[in-house]
Amino acid sequence: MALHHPTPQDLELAAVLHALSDPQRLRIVRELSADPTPRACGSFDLEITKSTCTHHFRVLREAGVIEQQEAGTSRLNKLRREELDERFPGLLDAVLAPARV
Amino acid sequence: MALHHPTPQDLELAAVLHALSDPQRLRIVRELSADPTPRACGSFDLEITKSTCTHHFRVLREAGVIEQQEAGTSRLNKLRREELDERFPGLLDAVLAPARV
DNA sequence: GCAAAGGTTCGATGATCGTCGAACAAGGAG
DNA sequence: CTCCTTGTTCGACGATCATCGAACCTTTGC
Repeated sequence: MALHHPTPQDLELAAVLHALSDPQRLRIVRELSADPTPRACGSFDLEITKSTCTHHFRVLREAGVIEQQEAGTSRLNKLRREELDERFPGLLDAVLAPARV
Repeated sequence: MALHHPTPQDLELAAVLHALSDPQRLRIVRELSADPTPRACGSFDLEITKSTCTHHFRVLREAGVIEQQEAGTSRLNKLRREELDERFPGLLDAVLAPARV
């Protein structure tokens, strides 16, 4: 089963915003941004089950926020930072910046 | 019935992103940003009914994206740009910028 | 006073969402 | 070969969402 990733031109702002509007996914994206090494889904300390995890990573991938590549039994995830920055300049930086008080 | 607006410190990123992740609301926010004059709900050419319109403006207000003030039979809406810019710098600009091809 | 205009409230409906558990598939270690 | 690890798929469930129409409220204009 080949994983579908939208091309940069097909990224939709509403879909990206929706993908980022969930606390768990926001957390995933933050962790991915802090450590640019591609990481397996299971290496995130999320308090959700495996199937829910699969769901969230799929939402992020289909919105074009992350890229997933199979590697053995694992699936490595990395942020699609260049594509996102090119298409929606400043968005990721604004979302990932710590909220100012 | 006093309209509730969250204080700047209470703005939640996930709620703001969710509010902006709907096409109709994104359109409203774009129009509000293009014309800084407070505008009545009915002055937006949205293809939705009045009650749906009320719903969308409430979501935007409760997320802290817009401010609504009563004025006669109308309700004037304006973007809370300063507060949003202060708390989530760059977010609004990134969302409102036209998507690059 | 009365009617029109602008919005709200109140269900209701169908769609989507986040979450789960159970069953399954496939690579790696022994 | 056999188990363990990693992750997916498949319903299912309750919650939330976007949308609507009908009834209602309030202010404005005549």
